[in-house]
Amino acid sequence: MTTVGPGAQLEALRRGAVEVISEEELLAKLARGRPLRIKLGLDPTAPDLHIGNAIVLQKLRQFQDLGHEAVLVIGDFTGLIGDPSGKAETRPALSPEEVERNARTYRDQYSLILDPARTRVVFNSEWLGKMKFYDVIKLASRTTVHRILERDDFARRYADRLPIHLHELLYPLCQAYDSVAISADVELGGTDQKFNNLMGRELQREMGQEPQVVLLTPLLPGLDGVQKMSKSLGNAIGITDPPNEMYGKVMSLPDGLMIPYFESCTLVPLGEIREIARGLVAGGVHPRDAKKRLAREITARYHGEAASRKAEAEFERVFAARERPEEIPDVELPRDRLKGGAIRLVRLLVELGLADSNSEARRLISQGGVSLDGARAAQDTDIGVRDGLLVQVGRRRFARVRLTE
RNA sequence: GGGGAGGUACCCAAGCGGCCAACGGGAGCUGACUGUAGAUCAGCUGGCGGAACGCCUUCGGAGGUUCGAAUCCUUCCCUCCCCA
Repeated sequence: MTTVGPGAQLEALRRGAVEVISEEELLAKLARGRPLRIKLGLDPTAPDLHIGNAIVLQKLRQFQDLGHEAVLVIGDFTGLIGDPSGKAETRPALSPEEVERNARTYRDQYSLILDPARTRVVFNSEWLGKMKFYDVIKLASRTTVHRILERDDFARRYADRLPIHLHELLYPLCQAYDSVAISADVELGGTDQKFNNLMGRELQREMGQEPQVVLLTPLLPGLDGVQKMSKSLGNAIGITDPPNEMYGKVMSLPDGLMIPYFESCTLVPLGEIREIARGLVAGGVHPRDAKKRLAREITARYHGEAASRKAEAEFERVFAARERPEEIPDVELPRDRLKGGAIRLVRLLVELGLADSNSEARRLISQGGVSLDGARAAQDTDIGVRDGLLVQVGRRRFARVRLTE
């Protein structure tokens, strides 16, 4: 156990937290001096972490470093009935092999941030899957429809007369029961999890356990600046994204997101961030430079200083100076696709995977988006292909043709 | 159980017998410009096609009426509202 006193622990833990319910309770738990069990519920469909997920994981890591125990609850059972975002569908149950395989994936992914030695991974099908219908009814009797409908998501859909399936109402209860099942002392989550996590508190109290403390971390807006970061919305920066991509994605952020990103995704001291913010407002700091710093910081955090510098140089070359990237992927093209050493440009683009269909390839050409060896292609004609031909689509998609037999 | 309103392309949403591959917005793509993949402006955004107002496949599913349907009819599936 750590030597850090409860007061200091609390101080450290609440930094970056949007809300702690409640600090007094957390302090009391910490003061007992035994390791606490920290719960984090995870969606089984997103084993691919992005830097938004990372925020709450960093918080969990912090708990671990203070000597506490992390329990990742994979919602494989709740995942079966779809999560109540409105559009989710029910999914077929995972086989034991799939569960095992996923468990490994989770461990691999999460150990990028967490301390594997202090992390336990459990699946909620373990207990939810064993419940009899009678148990479900008893569980459901612990709350009321009105209570559940308070959840803003349900409330909104109810008001808008959008469908709400009965089983969706059970969803928060299932998650709440997870807390009971593992006797959580603290549950972490994004602010969107507030309702569910509070439900956990209530259910624990109802079932004779000491209520968990709920600690909420901010939700990171995605690249679009509107919706929260999510892989399925395609607005995410994955923590395993290659350096160049990571750097570039950060550079494409709306300017207004720079400060929130600095705060949530970097280790830059708060004072310094405030200075940058002031500079941006006053005009002393160029937004481009602030964003470059941000891109550098984030890339360095996941790939190291060297890779970050390199990504920056590459970015400048390709986008600022409009030069070719340092590394251009080779794409194989079987020689038999050529006729007399030539091929229709449209077909070439499709063959190389630079266009999804012939129509799209034609569009790209007519819009002036295609270059061969640096020269813009004006129209779709037969072009002679030699090994090493450089094909470019748009500003950032390059391919080097490798002829194969 | 009774009555009413709906299901349109990645999302939202027009269309309600031919001019519809289907208005508009969002998202995406390309170009210009630039501070970057940001902002702004412009064009494009089903597929096939050696440049077409040519052909093929789309408007919940399956049939039908018609020279011709996303638009009309039948039936099935799904959602919402009101009443019971």
